[in-house]
Amino acid sequence: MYGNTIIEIPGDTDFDPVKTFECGQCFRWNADKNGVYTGIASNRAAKVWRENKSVFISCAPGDYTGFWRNYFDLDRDYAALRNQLDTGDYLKKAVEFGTGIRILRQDKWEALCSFVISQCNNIMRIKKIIEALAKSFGKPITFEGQTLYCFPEAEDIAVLTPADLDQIRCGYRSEYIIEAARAVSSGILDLDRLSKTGYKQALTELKSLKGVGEKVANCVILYGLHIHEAFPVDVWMKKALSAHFADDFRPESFGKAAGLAQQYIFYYTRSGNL
DNA sequence: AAACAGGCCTAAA
DNA sequence: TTTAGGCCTGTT
Repeated sequence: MYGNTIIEIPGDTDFDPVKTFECGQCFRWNADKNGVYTGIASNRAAKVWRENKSVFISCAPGDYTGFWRNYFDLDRDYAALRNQLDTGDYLKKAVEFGTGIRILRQDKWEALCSFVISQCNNIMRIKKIIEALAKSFGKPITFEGQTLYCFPEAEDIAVLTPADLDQIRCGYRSEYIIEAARAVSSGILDLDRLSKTGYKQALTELKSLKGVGEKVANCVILYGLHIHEAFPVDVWMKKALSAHFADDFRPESFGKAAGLAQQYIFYYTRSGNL
């Protein structure tokens, strides 16, 4: 089946593809020399780009309303969320800088696996490892003339041994990946259920996995379970928080805008604005 | 060459 | 409850 449809999302400053893909929340969107992003999620591929004031999405017929609209979180009112964050000069600047970021509604297992891989790694290597994982164990699909590889299912990883993962060069994370895959595929860890049990419960259960600590768990909760109270704190966030927030700052004070606030602050800091 | 990269685990106070 | 060292690997 070929002949993709192109969807135009007009005049929406709340969706900036570059910021959304480059703010560190995802690893499988890559731009070509024209700034057109190709990505793959939940066994579907798409191209996304900005042209004048619009964002365009090229995808299989039906996939926009059936999938990408939700993936890009297009039904959430980001302006309303930002209104909860106009406190303090620093945060205002970060918010202004990051406006256009959308928190992607990523696949739960993919988020878990990806952020286990992310620990103590730089983004380039994270991407390389994930691509190798997909190429080695994921299903190939053809999209607009190129072959892309789906993220492997938990079931496909659960049957492997650490030695099988040597080829993807993920180092000591291999046993973490396999344990997580087994927990998910066996049903011991039910990510769909966790997305409904609330932040605290999700945090506790995710952290029970070997190789999943506070930071990785919060990434999984935000990007995979779509619970916006999550507030991942990595080394960059620690720097930003200690430089610009009171010692007794608590992310809960941001409520359901906490996850987005974190993303604005992280992106602002990583872009050289500590 | 040595240090570091979007942490986490374990052991030890 | 907090802290130090070690961990795979690739890059600078």
